Amino acid sequence: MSFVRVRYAPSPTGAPHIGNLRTALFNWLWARHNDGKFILRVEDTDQAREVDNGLELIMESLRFLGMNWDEGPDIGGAYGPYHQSERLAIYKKYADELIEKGAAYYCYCTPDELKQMRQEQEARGEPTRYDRRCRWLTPEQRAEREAKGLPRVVRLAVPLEGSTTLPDFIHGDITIPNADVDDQVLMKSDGFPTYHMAVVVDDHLMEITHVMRGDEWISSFPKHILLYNAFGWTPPQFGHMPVVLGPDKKKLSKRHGATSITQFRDEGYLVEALVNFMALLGWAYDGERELFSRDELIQAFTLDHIHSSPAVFDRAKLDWMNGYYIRGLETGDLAERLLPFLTRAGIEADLETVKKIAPLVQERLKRLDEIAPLVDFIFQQEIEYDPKLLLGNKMNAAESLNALRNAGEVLDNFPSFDDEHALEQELRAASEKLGLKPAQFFGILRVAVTGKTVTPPLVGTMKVMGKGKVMERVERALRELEKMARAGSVV
RNA sequence: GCCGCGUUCGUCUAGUGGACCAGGACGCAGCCCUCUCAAGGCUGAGACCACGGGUUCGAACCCCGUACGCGGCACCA
Repeated sequence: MSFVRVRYAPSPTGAPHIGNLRTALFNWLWARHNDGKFILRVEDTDQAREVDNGLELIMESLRFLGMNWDEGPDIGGAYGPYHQSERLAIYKKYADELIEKGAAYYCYCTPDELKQMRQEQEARGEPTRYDRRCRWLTPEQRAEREAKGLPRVVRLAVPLEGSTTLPDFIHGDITIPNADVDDQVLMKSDGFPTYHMAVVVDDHLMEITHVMRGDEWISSFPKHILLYNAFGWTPPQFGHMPVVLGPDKKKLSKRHGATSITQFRDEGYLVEALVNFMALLGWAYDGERELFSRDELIQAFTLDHIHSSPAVFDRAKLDWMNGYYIRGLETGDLAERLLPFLTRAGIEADLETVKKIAPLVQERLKRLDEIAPLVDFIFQQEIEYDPKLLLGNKMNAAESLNALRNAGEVLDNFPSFDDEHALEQELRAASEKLGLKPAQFFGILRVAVTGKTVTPPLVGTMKVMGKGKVMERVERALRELEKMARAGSVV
């Protein structure tokens, strides 16, 4: 089996979103599946669009998702440097080679001229393309321009006839007439390469075997293949992956809310879920199985199951999957992951307590950030609630009061709440004796103790809270009910 | 405008000429379980495979056209 070298080559223009990282993930999975290398390369050839901490944001995202790279700008490697901005001399050398071969030429057209040319083409309803006026310059004309020291760019001399077929393992072969391909700028006048020049040179020099990138590149794909041809190089295998769409079927963007992976992390999504979910965005195993651990993904991932059609990002399914992974966590692990979310919500919780709470909430959470509203009452000194909630289902104040008194007595008879099981038995017995449904009886006690109608299992929760705090709250609820009962009897 | 890519339940998808009156998952509805909420179990609704023509004994799968969606058309990546 031949060695696999793949790369993720972002430009540092901001935090990568799910779409970008999905592309990175597929490359990473393919590298790991084949025991190959995953390379991080920075495409920083456009100084204008660059963001200060762009690279840092990218590396943070990759690290969070557990996609480690074998070569990259921070760790180096045998094929460096990994910043394109540090490879300028290399691109220059290869551009010169192309010029010598006659596969590229210097163009002296100014941006204004080009703009005007395009406007005229548009007015005539023609496709907008460079008209190649500099391609046909005589040696004398060329020398004249050089003597003037005019700024120049290097353009690819695209064959005038014939066609180019683009091998793509996702879409299948695509064939394009060369007449439709523009004489692409390879080197800008500032000495920087364009993306097209840089990717081809770097992918070749770095011995990249497979290029998986976004669909938006397919229209410039011919230029890349033509470049490989011009150099006489064998191109790597290409696969253009479909874009990821938002719920409105538009390309995923800031408008769709959390787009950077770190935002998902802050909302309480687990890496495990995120990785699994992203893998399914444009890839499927067999249509049946969709839950995969990282190792299982590496094992199962193959190129032939990547799709060619775009996928809509479905938040509901991510939530479900996240819940699935939360349920699968060790409770100690869950507690540790939960703690920061409690702290951030202003709740002073300690790990020990959270460890006791974890099993109670584990199967109720879809996201870690749901923890605070679920258990805040445990940590609060005073709880606020509408006393009317203390009324049991289909019960009046007097009946509810009586039920809670009974519950209070049962509770008070226990020196501590450590024996959860016994506590529950006694409470049930009391409920039955009163002829109440457990739902009614526990419902009243629930509101008394927690101030909420929806909580984790009550008895287990009371055990965590401890007798003192529970009894205080029961006392207070009793007073509320007494008040209501008196008012009721007067009326 | 030109060039290209795409089109199977609301969503993600299985499917590569007969095993498909199209299977799974999320979501949705109902039931069971149940101290609330979840989780879990079961059941159900939901796709004339974008549309129209071919090819074939036979098409979701092959060919052609149309519609719609998306992408590109930069000295951006």
